[in-house]
Amino acid sequence: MSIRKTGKVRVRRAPEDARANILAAAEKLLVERGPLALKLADVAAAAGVANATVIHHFGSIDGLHAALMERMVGQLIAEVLALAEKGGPTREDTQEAVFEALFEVFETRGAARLAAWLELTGEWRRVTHIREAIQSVIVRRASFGDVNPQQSLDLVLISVTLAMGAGLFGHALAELVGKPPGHAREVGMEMLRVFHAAQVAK
Amino acid sequence: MSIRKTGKVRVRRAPEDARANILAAAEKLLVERGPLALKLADVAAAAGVANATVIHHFGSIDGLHAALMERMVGQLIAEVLALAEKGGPTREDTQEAVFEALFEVFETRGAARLAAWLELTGEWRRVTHIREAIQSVIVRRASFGDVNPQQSLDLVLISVTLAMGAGLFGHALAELVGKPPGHAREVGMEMLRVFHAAQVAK
DNA sequence: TTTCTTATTGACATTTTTGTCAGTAGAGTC
DNA sequence: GACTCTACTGACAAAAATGTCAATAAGAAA
Repeated sequence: MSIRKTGKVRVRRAPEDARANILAAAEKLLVERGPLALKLADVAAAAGVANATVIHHFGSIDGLHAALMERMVGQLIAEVLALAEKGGPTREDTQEAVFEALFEVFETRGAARLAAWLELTGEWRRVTHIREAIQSVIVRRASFGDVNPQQSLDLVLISVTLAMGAGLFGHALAELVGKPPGHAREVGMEMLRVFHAAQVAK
Repeated sequence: MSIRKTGKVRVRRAPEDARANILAAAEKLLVERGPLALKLADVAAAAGVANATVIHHFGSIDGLHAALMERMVGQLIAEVLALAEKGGPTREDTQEAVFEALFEVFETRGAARLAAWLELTGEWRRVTHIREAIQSVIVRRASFGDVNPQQSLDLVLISVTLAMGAGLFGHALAELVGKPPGHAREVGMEMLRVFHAAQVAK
């Protein structure tokens, strides 16, 4: 009777699958425990592989960070676009869907935490193609037809700012003033509606 | 002719001064280079003391973090209150001053970065007395007389959320859409005014 | 001046985190 | 089955960061 460690033998994945597996684990860690939990050993353990495997696929811990950002930003953009598409038939519905999508992505998913991490570490400025992607999506796609271009840009700018703020601090602040977790989001969307209407009226 | 290293001999400060000196250096690092730059050696170097000195005064790097939070939160609260006091004679002026104060503190000073760091690391939840301090200030002081208590609370909540979002991401986002750095702040304050007015009207 | 307290420090020890490497083992191809 | 390619791994090395300690010295008190 041969003695053999319980559990898996050794999983061998296609390179892309291996990378995806590790990145998924890393993303989960980032969202749940914050950027400081992104240690090589932690990520490897979460992904169920050895430390060396992570290095093998990403070269270094920084390489992993970069790949993770790219992945998350890509998902973020895709998600905003997808949710925004789902807007109803009228213009109001569509715009409502855009607001909804922003909060959904930044608050429910970990996008706000990712963005905060990028901002705090300054890695943000280095990844120019990420900026370009965001730029093209935000500026070109999310425009509002019923206000002038200038107002539209302002509206986009402030929507994203607010959604990010709410995504990052909304829950904590709501709890602080004794409100349910989603309250900041509700008030935020209401304020955006009011502001939008005011701009249309002008 | 005795050989002697150039520069200072050995500075001996009163304990509070020593702590204040180190904390000031740490705060500068945090604001300028982000939380990841808060290494023991970096802080010590920035403060012009030995690593061991930092440990001596704060016990550990975590102790330093905690003390730094306390300091910055204290400053933050004091600053908001001071700026809010400076409001002009009319009620509109005062409320304007509150908005202004929020953006000033969160955007110009590093408060938003501190808050983001706290949120990301989760240290936030541990420091209950900080939460209480914020709570008492935010909830009790910053109330708006011309709307009902419920609306007032919402207004406070959303103001802080927006100010934090703008403080953390405002510059980057503004640059992304080709606007001057202070643009997010301006639009944000405008939106708050509009929203406030809408609530008053209701 | 002498004494005493303790802030300060360099040198060192410990811990944590990252990275290297030679060898192992899946999975396809011959 | 033998061969090849390379994803994968454990063990180890290197680097980075934190923390310890005995000795030093600034400044107040005696």
